[in-house]
Amino acid sequence: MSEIPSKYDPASTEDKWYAYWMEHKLFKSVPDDREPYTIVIPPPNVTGVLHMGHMLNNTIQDLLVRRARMQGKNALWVPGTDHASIATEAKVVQKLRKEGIKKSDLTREQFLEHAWEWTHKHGGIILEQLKKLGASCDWDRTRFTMDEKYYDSVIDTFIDLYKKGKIYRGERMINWDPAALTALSDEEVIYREVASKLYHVRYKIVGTEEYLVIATTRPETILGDTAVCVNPKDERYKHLHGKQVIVPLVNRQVPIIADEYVEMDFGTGCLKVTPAHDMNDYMLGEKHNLEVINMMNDNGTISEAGQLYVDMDRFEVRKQIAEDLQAAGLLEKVEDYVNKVGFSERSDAVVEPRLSMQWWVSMKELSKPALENVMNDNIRFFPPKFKNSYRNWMENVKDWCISRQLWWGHRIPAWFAPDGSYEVAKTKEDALAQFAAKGKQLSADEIKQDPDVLDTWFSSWLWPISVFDGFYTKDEIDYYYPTNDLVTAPEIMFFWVARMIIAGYEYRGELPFRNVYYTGIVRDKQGRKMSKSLGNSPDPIELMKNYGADGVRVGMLLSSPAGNDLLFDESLCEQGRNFANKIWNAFRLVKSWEEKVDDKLQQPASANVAVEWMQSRFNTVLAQLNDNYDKFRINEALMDTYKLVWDDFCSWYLEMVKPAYGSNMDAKTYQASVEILENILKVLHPFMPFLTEEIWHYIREREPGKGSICVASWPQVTKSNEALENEFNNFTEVVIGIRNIRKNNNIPNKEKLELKVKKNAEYSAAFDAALMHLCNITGIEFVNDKVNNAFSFAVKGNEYFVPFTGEVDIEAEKKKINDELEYTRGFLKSVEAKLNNEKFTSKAPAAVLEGERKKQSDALSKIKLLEEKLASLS
RNA sequence: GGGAGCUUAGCUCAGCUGGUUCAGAGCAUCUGCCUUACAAGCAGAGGGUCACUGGUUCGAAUCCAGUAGCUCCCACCA
Repeated sequence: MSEIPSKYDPASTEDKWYAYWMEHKLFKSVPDDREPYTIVIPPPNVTGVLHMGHMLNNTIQDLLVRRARMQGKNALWVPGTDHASIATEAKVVQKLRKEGIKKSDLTREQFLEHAWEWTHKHGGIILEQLKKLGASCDWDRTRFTMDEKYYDSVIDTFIDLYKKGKIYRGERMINWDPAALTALSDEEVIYREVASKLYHVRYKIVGTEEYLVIATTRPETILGDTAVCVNPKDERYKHLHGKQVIVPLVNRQVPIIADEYVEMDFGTGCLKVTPAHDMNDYMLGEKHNLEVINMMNDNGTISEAGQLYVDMDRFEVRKQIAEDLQAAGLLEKVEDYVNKVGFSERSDAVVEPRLSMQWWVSMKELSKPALENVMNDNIRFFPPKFKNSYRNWMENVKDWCISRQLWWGHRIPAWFAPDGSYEVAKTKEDALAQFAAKGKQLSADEIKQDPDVLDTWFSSWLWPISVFDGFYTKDEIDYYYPTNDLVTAPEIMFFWVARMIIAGYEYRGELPFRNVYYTGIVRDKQGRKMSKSLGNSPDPIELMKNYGADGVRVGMLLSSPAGNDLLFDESLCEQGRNFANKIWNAFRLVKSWEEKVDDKLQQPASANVAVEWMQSRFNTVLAQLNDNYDKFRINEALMDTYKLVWDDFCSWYLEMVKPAYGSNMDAKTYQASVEILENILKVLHPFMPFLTEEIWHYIREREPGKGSICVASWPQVTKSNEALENEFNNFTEVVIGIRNIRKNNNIPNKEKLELKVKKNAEYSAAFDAALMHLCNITGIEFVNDKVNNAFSFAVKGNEYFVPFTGEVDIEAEKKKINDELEYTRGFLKSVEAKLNNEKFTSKAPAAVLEGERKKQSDALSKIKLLEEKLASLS
């Protein structure tokens, strides 16, 4: 005993056991005849570092997969990382810039070399960090979205969709990131409210001295104006239809057009139309056949076409143009104004709507099965409320812009001939052959591959399929696919979840996973999102150092119901750590009995009933636990386990079977205690893998590898003894009654007490021995009459008396009884009111009526008891 | 503007098909305890008009309507 420290030390156990698990390949999975259970990790950015979101997400995955493994399934958790094209490229560009190298100074090949170097240097750190957390992934299967095989599968998919006519090239308005110099998908744009200004600018009407005043937040786009638009119903401007105005500063004549799109009551009711730089203006331009002037370069500076301010940055121009308009007397006023501006999710640059030629996936048809199978619960969402926004999105799904003007990623397999025609093909040779088949004899030098790469999500949407490509056996995917559960954040429901489902149906003809568990966002105590800039995100590695991985795991799960945000607070980890310590000490106690076992000792009655009760209780909780798991109510499953251990096992069971100081332990109770502890460790294991493995080996000799708790079998639910559990509940009430008497009257625990019981109702003696053991009672005597000069209380109609010892405050006792009496009388009154209500008695179901009658009779007899008790005191 | 959701103890949240788990849990708080596994602990206690207003019902935290406040998603007004 003395050699086991009283505090659990995670530092000395965690690395040891992780190494042990690896050494014995406990997380490795190959197809066999067991039922598979598969999770694919949401691949973190290859150069990312672990943050609290990952912690939560991966803890949940680990616990699901560990439980499945213990349930005897062939459990596989596939790890891997994502190349995260734009994010990684941005980091590499940044790093090069620090070294004085500009991306434009490098060839594509040179840049990619840097990018790979970066990837190899920083990549995989996050996976090592996941091991600290205890993640039970099959690391032999670690995949990267730019692995050769994976790369191939992405390109094949592109070609296939192209051949099916689902991918096309088209010039459209897209969101342009002027910092990263690439197109973005709609989902990569984050709209934020910004304090800006509304400039009221005068446009001179041709042939008059009148001005039309137009309000705009972006005066720099005046350079690209090709019309002014008013609402056709707007009386103020009806006379101007068909006239022309002069665009300020550039002095271009443009028409005044009328379109219902314009809101009459916003600003001045006049809208300037810049088709090249605004989504809606573009639509107006198409509708009204307007000229398109592309007045901005890809980096956000003004282009030659803008005529003025060429090569100046757009935001500088905004200031400058305001001054120049002012000087020219064309600026009527400037108002403060709050509007929403789109920012690039990756570079945080203000996104510029821009007309450009991109590759698109046509989504309407593809997404049909994906919508249907979520709505009919073939794929279940937890919590289900997310089905709504999913449907909303899927029903209004737009075509997906998949090309990015970047180098890091899967390069688009399209080859261009000098005349601008192109072929989609995997290799240059194939492309040349395809051109030749169309009568174009071209040399290898003449055709050029599209320089663009694919959107990262165009590779991640294949994740549940492509991770199985080329591992071990060819047809592995038939075994592991569809996977079981996906654990991810609701933020990427459209980016990723929806598209995986689409790809699943398109390429496997079936769902990619059966359940999607959406975790919440980890926020700080004040509810703010954790972010680097706020500095409110704790370092997970540091946390695990301080509280142990198990402590942090428990801390995270304690308050994170599915889909609800988690307000993270370090004190949660403290609670987790304390829990670990509690388990540790329970183990120490049981362990200490090992050397006290005496074969000749009879099992005491108190221990006998305790064992029986604990076994039943364990079963009851296990059934609950399983149910909560099945419903993905993870935090409730944890709370079930927490209370099972802390309250049932530690506070009641161990106290009941604990031998008196200096006494020995009977073998039967000891054996039972070890078995119960082992079962408890098993249900704890998914939450606290390290601690449980440590104790598991401490408590009993185990076969190396196979003896690990990782592969121990999950306990089976057997029948509970409901009657005994009910009797136990009465017993605890009696115990608390006696403890209260001790506490209120300062009777030390060491002082032995007598207990007298007057049976008025059904009485079970099952726990009598345990009662004596727990409350330090010399004996229980059954009496027929009230006991005078005694403390008393009643449980389920039976009266318990503890004769006075020493001085007693009779008045205080009387007051207590009076209070209770008063309350009970009030309660009786309300019950009787109900029963005297003819409407109630005639309409309420029989069972409810009966319940009320029982309440009535119970209350009556309780009042009688209390009255007698009061009398006995005076 | 469209959609979804939330409001229950100081905090974070359970509370399924209205009624014996109906007002709960954990944490925090308070009061005793260094009691021979654990002070990272033990024992006990207090704490809520279930956002508000109406309705349905014998009966409402639970169903309905309205009001207020909050959150998220989508679209987006220059």
